[in-house]
Amino acid sequence: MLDKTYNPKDFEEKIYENWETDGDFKPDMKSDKEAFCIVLPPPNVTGVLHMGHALNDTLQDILIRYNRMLGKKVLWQPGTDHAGIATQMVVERNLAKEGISRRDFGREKFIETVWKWKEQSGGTICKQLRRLGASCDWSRERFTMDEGLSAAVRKIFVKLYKDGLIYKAKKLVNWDSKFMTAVSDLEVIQKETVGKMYYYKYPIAGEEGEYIHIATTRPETMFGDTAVAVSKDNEKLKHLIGKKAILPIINREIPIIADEHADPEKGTGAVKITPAHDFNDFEVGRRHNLPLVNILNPDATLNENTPFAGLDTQTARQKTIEKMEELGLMEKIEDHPMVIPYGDRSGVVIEPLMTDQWFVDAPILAKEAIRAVEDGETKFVPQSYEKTYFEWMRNIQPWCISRQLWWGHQMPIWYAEDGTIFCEETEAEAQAAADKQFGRHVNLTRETDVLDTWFSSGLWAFSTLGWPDENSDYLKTFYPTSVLVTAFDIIFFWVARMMMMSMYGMKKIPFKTIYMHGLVRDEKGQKMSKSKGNTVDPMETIEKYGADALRFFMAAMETQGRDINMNENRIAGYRNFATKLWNAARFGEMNEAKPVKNFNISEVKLAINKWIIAKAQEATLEVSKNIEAFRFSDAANGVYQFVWGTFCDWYIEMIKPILYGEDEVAKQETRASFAWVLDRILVILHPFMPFVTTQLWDNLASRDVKLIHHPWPQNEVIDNQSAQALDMVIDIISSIRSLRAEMNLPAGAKLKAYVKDASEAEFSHIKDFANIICSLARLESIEALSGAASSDMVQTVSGSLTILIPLKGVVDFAAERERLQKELAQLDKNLAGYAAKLSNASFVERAPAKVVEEEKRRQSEALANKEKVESALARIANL
RNA sequence: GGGUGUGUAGCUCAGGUGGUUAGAGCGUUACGUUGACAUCGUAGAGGUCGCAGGUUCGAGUCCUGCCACUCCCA
Repeated sequence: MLDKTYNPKDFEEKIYENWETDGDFKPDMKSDKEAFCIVLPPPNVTGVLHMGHALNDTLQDILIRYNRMLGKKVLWQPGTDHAGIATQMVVERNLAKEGISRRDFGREKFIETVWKWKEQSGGTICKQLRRLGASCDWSRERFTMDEGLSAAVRKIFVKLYKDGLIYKAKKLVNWDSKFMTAVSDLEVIQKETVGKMYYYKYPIAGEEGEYIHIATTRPETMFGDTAVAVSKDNEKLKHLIGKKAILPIINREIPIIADEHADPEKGTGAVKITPAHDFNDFEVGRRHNLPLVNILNPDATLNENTPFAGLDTQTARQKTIEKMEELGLMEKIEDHPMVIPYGDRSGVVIEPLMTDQWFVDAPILAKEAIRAVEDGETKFVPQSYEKTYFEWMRNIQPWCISRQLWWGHQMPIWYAEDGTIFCEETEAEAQAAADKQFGRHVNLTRETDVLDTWFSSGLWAFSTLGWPDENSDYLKTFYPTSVLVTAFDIIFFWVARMMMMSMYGMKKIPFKTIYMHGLVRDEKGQKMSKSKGNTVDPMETIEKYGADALRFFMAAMETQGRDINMNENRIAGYRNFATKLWNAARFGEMNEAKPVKNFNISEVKLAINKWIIAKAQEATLEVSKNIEAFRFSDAANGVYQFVWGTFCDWYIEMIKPILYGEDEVAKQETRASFAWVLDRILVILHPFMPFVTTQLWDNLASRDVKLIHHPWPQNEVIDNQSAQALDMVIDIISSIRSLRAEMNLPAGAKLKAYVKDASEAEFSHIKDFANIICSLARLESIEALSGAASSDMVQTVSGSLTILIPLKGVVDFAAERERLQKELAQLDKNLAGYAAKLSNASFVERAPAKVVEEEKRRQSEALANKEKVESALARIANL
């Protein structure tokens, strides 16, 4: 027997353990069925599950479970990302609590500490994914720094290097002074701030009392100035071009040059040029062959090229201003809106800095990645994201992949004493290559930089499947993967890079479809963040409402391309939905509705049972179509509607007279049909609510097959012949209920109903379903009207037939007149609409015949109803 | 500044190719709790679909402009 109440905590975890120990998530590699594969976007090992994951992983699990039930060979490949900066940061923070810095430890010991930490605290998120019900094949769990994936990284790196697609260059890069590493453009967040614009002047060399006026937001960088630029079209200033300005304080002469970078309309029209500390100035410097003067240390303090060595930029700025004021060269300071770059992890200001770094030639790699999408080999859903993808890919810049961190893939680069570079997969190979080239044994030192985290996750689609082992069964079976499900915020970080790396490494697309979903926001539509304190912990939600409720919420809210706002009421509503299903199952149990082995639906006789079976099959078809089209909300709402609105509200209510009646044959058939439909519900609801469906499946009967592997019904022939009769019955019941409510008839009052204007067939249906109608509409009887309607009858119209109920003494006829008047007004309004359309010659001519026909049909139906209402009004006019 | 979305009931949201009286959940009102469901049932109220034009026999849906907000890239 089922428990009286639905309590997900009692069984969710047990069910998951059972799936996992039985190996239910593993693909049957011996099967010759079609393959279906999703690679899990690897969460950070440092991570804990947030609502974004809950959405992402629910959608994937729905696709995975659906396809598994379709009988395909299904793999959901899980794993975690080492998340270079993020993880190093967490471990460093822990060490800092004990007063230790990573430098105290040294590289090796620090990395050891990180690994130890990873073993202990990492992988929390994988446990949480299990709690959500994610049916990943955990036996294949990968980590971006495990042996196989590291081999993949080395192999691709060497290949790229030897193809000339990875190179080392001294360039201006985004420098994070907290972590003392370069970061890529994507890891820089531009924030609008109100800063200051400082106006000061530089003396002109050899011309006493002559100055050039400068406006800058960063006065302290003046020590790195190597020119002042003026536009050649600047009438007021062009006479200064070719002269020299003197940098005050340090008294260095710098040229005044002509360059269009200096907009005559902005600031003073003259721009100081600091090529080593500004991306625009760097370009100007290149055009004019200007020297580069670096004024910063790696920790963003000023260096010996300035008078303020050792001071941070803010302090140095104040000192510079003071000094300029002393010299009488400071003119004014104004508020100035500006955009300042910050590190996405560190939160400190990012400084452009000249350093030696390693780059991937992204523009070359992008070509194939663009073509694959242009040619439709990989499709984005929703398609509009292709635009975003193309926009980015066509303007892509070289990708800085070196990081001056310790935690990550150390680059497979070795230097000989003279700096010659050797790039090989192993040290031994590098040594051999070096010895050969030099003709003697040379000492090699390895590059200390590690790779950007996204380099290894860029290989995820094939490295996790066994590459570089080209003979891996999994690689051969599952690559290219079927779908990638991810949020749009990592389209550049990850999706674009996987496309590039896969097209380069595998010469094939990584996935056929990329499904992009939105962000999960808080109740008010604000982005969730720890600093705002508006995050909702999925684990708490699961604790409170069950994993199924949270999953169903995510599915039901997922409409293509839109963000989802958290809504606790709604989650509670889906928990109630599970309760509803639970109780429906209990109802079946109490009425001995047990699944009948080899139950043949084509032998069902009763219309009511035929009807619900057909509806269940229609619902199945709808769910299938919607899942295949990635219309998650339509799929979820379709099942919801069927279970609650059709099965519980109508079918269960309608079969009660049968189940409580005397007809044993009808009872048996109804019990079996009920059980069949409930089983069907468990099947089609399983991808969305795997726990409650499994719990019911296992407890209602002994089964030949586990629900997780139950075949998904396909190609069914749906017998719809009973639909019309039942639709009519439902319509009659609704009309009578409406009438009762509107006329405030006491619920207990048992009424007699009479039907007129019905066809032969309709009368016969009404006779067949009389006990159901009476029970649900709370009537004493329903039969055909003989003779004329008596004047105390109120009427309601249902479809083409009229239902009359004598209410002598029960009812307030003034209220009834009012009700009928209201109905009449609505009919008149509709009739006016139909008439307007049908009298419009161009509508009749141009609209499709079907539409015109339909309009005429509606008109005549409304006219007939109007007559009925009018006659009813006339009948009770004097009461 | 460039690009991209969004604006529909009190709230949160659905409304693939234009075609009934624009739907759901929550909330709300009235009635009920009848042998699955103190997590239930029945019925109702509630919307000039952001604004203004246009295309069309017909526009929430397509086009143009405007307003407001979101996000991405500078």
